[in-house]
Amino acid sequence: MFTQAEENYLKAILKLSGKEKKSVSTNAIAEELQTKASSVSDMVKKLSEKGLIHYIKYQGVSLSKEGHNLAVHIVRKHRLWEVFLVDHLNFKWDEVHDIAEQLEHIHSLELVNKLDAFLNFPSHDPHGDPIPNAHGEFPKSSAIPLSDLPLKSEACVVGVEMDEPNFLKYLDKLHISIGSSIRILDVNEFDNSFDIVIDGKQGHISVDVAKNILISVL
Amino acid sequence: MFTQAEENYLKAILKLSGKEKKSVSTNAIAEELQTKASSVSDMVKKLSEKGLIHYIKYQGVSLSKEGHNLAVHIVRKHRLWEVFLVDHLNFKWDEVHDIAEQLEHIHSLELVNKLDAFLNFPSHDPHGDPIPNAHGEFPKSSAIPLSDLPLKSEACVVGVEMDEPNFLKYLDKLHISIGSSIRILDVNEFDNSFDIVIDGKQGHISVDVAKNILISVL
DNA sequence: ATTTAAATTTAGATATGTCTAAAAATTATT
DNA sequence: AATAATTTTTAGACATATCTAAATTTAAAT
Repeated sequence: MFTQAEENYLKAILKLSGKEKKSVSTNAIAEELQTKASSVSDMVKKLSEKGLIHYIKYQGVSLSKEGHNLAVHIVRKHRLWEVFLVDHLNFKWDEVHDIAEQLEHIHSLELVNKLDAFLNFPSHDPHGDPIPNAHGEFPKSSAIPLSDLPLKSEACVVGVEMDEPNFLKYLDKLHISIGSSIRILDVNEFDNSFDIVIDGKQGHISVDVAKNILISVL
Repeated sequence: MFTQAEENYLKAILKLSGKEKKSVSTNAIAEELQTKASSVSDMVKKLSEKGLIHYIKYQGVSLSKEGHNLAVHIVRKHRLWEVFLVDHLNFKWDEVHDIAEQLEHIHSLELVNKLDAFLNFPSHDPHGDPIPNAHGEFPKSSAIPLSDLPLKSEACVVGVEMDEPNFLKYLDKLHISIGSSIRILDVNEFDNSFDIVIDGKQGHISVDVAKNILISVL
């Protein structure tokens, strides 16, 4: 069994190493977990001794097979709980992150799988993030950032890249939610901002917002 | 915010002090939490400094108002989660204790209250234990141990005093569950065992079992 | 290729929660 | 009431996870 701290490190390393599974620096982990590089240095040594990560001093870390599986399992739990909180307990999508951060550390394989079944094996969480199945496989997706959508093309909002409550609440205010139809009318050279149409209504957003909205071209 | 260890101590003290709110000894807490008296001694000092318990050296401890409220809240969470696990995730009543022990430490008042609403404000958990409401009030009950039921009186099983999986599975085997109708045919002087009728079928149980079954006289 | 700057690791400290062994206080026994 | 037995507390140690400050290694810049 692993501690919450260990699990949080694994999750952070998974997130930072990305699809390319690139090696992750001590500083990057420290930044992600809002802690000090020295603390990270201590912890990666422990995780390495436990065989959860590969670690060469001064060279950064990467997840081992076992560490990767564990990290994916924690992500699975986090996202399943988010579905439960939004779909069954009527939380809003900007309210669930902190609670799911706690729930993801509950240890019971049976619980996760029964929860998954109860929720009808959802493929995505309330923010559109893919939920790995019991075998750790992610549903594949063709999502791209809204900022990469060609002008005039019709697309559908399928997720967000960020789950900060302030960002999510801002999207609510703009009436942008998962499932919204979206189109880019124009890109303004001056500040790279976008004139858009959401569900038929016109709007305006910054690049930073556009980069964090994931869409699927129709 | 309190640590899981602190919360577990408060819960143990609540359980041991009983309705009469009697003072609890260091040794009793150590026994309940399967730890050493010296560890308890250390911890009660901390809980006392935080104002959660009243503590006079060598005299045992009792919960303060705040400590009592917190302990009741943890019991509330534990029992609500048990209802969720049994009623919605199809766990059996002997499987939920350890998972609820983890879930009870999730911190979010909103979560507890939304869960309560989702479950339709249940008054009792799957073992028949009363669930305090959002104000910390327990539903009152007239439950007594089966061992105190007068001969021949018709009664209804409303709960159990113990949630060890082995005990619960034994009750399953005897076809004794919450809601079963029950009657004592005879008490055997030799070993104080009971001849009983459960839902019309005859059976035989030891005193220890009878003491741990709670019934309500019809 | 040195020097400078940045990133990383180590050394030593702190807080939590636990333990063993020994000391102190309380309770029970004769 | 004095002694024995039990309970409880203290002292000192250990493991986890964190921190600051200093030392070391790597990367960047002149």
